[in-house]
Amino acid sequence: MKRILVFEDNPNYRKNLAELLRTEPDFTVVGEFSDCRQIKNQVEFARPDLVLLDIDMPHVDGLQGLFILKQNFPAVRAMMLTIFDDNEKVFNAICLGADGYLLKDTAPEKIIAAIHELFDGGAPMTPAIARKVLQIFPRAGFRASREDYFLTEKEREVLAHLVAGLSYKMVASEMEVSINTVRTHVSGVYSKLKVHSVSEAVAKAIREQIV
Amino acid sequence: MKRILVFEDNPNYRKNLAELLRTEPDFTVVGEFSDCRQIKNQVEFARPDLVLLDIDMPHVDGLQGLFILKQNFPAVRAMMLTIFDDNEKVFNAICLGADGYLLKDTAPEKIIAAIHELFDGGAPMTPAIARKVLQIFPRAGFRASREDYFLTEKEREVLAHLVAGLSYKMVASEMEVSINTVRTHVSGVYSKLKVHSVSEAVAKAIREQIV
DNA sequence: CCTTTCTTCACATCATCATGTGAAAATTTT
DNA sequence: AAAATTTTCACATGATGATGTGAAGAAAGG
Repeated sequence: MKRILVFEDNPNYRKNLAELLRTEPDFTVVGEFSDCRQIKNQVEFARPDLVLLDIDMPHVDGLQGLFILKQNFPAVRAMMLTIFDDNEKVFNAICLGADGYLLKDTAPEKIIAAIHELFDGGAPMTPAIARKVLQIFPRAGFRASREDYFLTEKEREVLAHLVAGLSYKMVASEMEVSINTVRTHVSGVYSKLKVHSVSEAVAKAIREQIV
Repeated sequence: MKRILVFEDNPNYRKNLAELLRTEPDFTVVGEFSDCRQIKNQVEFARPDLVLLDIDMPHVDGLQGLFILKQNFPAVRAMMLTIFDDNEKVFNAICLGADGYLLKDTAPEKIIAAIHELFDGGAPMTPAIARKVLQIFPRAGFRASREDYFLTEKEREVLAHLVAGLSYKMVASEMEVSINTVRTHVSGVYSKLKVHSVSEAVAKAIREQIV
């Protein structure tokens, strides 16, 4: 039984949507709201598996709601259901971790199918949205296939702390080991990444998303 | 009438695929090849609207082929049709500008439907692929509205050199100033970026694209 | 012209980092 | 059980970085 929470400001559309969802035997609508002002509390209370989000809503809109949701409940799925298909909105939604993106002109049966697909591990999107998503990438510039530097767990941990801006001393206290141990791990990182300073290691780690 | 070019090394699958495509009245298969070695010439000659690309092929594989294709004929659509669904391959294909990505276990009629969808402006993807595509984004981190730290020209230059991994001494010789001057600029950068080490400055510079 | 900001450089001192050697204990793999 | 790898720690030395003070010429803006 999948619990669904709906955020949509248009009362008619919201009502129709909730009714549609209720026709499915394995869906339960555990709440309907007209904006995201209380989304944190509402999700906490209703414990949904999926949140459907309109974007254009008063006070706190769907993108802000999505942000709050994913910050506090990253495991709860979120699907945007909106009239907006401009690059900006789509891009932001994807960056904020939306799990699906449908346009409101999608046929009711397709909406139901999309939700099922989402629960099956898919990421339902209107074809036009899918195209926009793909087109956002190449703009970011191609990146060579990511190399694996075979860092050990501790080496990766040390590197992560350095990336966060900590000094050896701070890393040592953070990891509860001696500073000499930190040195050893750093040496390992250096030889594997072929760098010779913290800043080079940090730069490489960030750019190649090693951490 | 849509012209389609096929790159696929398995002779049986290639044959079946070509036959499948020929069953559609508005598709024409204008060529079939078992690797991408001559893709530039072949596309130039055949003038396809769409290229179907397997990934695992000898000599020059589908990703390399995609690269060559999009470099030379950005308007020609490309759809990957492969058994690979790992993040690496998907990510690279998307970055190189693939317009669609299907797995080979897709049913024949779905393949046909996907191609039509692609010509209609969509971006057909297997649901699992769509999910991977969405998941690649948040890792890139949301770009907050870029702050302006009002670095001076020299400060920016020094920072750029530090990001490139140079030491103070090397920066000094590179910029042909004394090491003390470099120190001064670094101090300026630190107070403006509110950091206290090279590595923090480098991390911030890369992440917020200051350089 | 005067003021402000930027750029340049010096000196000093303490903290931190880079690099090498050596080695024991814990863990994983074979 | 033996071998390989990882994790832990120590010591030492030279290099580099962090921070502060002080100051003078150049460039930009009012």
